[in-house]
Amino acid sequence: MKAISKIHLSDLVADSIINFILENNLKPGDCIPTEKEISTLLGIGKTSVREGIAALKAAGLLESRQGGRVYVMEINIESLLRPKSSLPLFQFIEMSGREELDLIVTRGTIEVAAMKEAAKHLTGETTKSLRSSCTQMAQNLSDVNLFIQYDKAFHKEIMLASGNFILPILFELLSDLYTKQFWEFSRRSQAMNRALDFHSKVCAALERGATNEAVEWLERHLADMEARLRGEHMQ
Amino acid sequence: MKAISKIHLSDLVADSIINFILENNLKPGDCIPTEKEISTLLGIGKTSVREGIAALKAAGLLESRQGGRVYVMEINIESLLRPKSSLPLFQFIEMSGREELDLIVTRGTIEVAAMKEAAKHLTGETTKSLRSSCTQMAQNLSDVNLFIQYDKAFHKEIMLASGNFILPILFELLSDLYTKQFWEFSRRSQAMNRALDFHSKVCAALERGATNEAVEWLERHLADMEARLRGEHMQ
DNA sequence: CGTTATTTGTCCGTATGTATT
DNA sequence: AAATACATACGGACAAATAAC
Repeated sequence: MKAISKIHLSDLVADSIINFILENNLKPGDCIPTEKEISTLLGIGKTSVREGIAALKAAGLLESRQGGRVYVMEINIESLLRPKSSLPLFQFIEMSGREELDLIVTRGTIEVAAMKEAAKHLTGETTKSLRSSCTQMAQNLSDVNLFIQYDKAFHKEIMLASGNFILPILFELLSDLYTKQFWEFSRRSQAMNRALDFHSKVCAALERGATNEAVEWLERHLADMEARLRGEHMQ
Repeated sequence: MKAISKIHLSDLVADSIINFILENNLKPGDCIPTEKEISTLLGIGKTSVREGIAALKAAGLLESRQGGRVYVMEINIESLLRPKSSLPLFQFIEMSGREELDLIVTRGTIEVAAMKEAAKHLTGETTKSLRSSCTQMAQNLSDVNLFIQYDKAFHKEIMLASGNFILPILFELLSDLYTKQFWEFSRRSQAMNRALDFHSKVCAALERGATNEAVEWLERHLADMEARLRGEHMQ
């Protein structure tokens, strides 16, 4: 008989502040009452107030400047979706074979859609940027970390070139998982060389203006990783 | 001349705890040292320790019980992607016409991919569950909140039926935005009736075993919303 | 089963530094 | 230049819940 989850004062503070902002129609740039005011108003200690404010700062709704006040920030889709922690928690994750497959399949779906959209309004700068990342990958075949970094830049560029503002956000959300996955993938024989080859094909196609072909090579790149994962998974 | 970002003691605490867990190979369920032990061990005050722990609790790596200890929790992909605060922040969001379009386009990409996958291994239970949601929608045309709730259940069911464990997570991530968007969309003339019609068509097709047709109707449903948004956007 | 010790949760006072007003 | 307000940090006191005996 204790289904009631303990209510923390800091949560009440966070709710109160949200309600205060809504009721008083505060806009981004406005500031909320001082710590002491909130503390006396709600009749609780300043520690709890600070913790409640900290939660809202972590969520992106508030921002405080030392010596200044606590200001209301604009909440946009990116700040809503993006995890603020930046803690390296992905190292605690262990993906099953099935999860690895689902991840690469989902990645393929999203990324191919982005590439098709990007192909419709491709600029020379995007092509150049992609080629640059590709060159860097070729020069860093011996440094897996750097290789992955430029690989990530390559794929991020495609997501940005789609013109859809949500796709890069999803890519960033999943990118730590991609990195972890590719890191393990890179141990396989010739995995990096194969990846590099596909990237080069995409670049070459774009430079010839053959956008459809570029989409195909990207599809093959991700399908290739999927197939190799599936092969191991089946064994 | 102050590019150096200030180092917070609480960040050091968080890093130290992460390292402690990795070095001592702590597993979910194990507990970390007490506040006092960490405090004396690192030679810093209790406040900083508590803040560092609070950050890791917010991220989902730790959990604490009053009177008990601070325990290590399991980090899986879902908790990594969705540590999010559970605060109702979406009510602060105002989407531009362009953002609404990008959102529905992205949703279409993901959801149609899920539907195609789901169609490959569809069960009678899924079909029944979808029909049930559809019936509930029809009975709640006058209650927008309930209508949206069952609409969400319908689409969630499709994501789950895909068998891909990542797609429902992405759907949940974006679902507050979908809800907000559909809420505004519901004001349009006949918007809810149109949506209901498409859902019925999907169900009917599935009940006839015509999975390809079901995929088509889902595509048309999302494309219809996109087209109507695009129409307003152009005006 | 009850008592006690331990640990976290909450509250509060204090102090120093920093940036704004 | 001074006052204000927040950031950071320390630590004591008590309450509440758990764990150990």
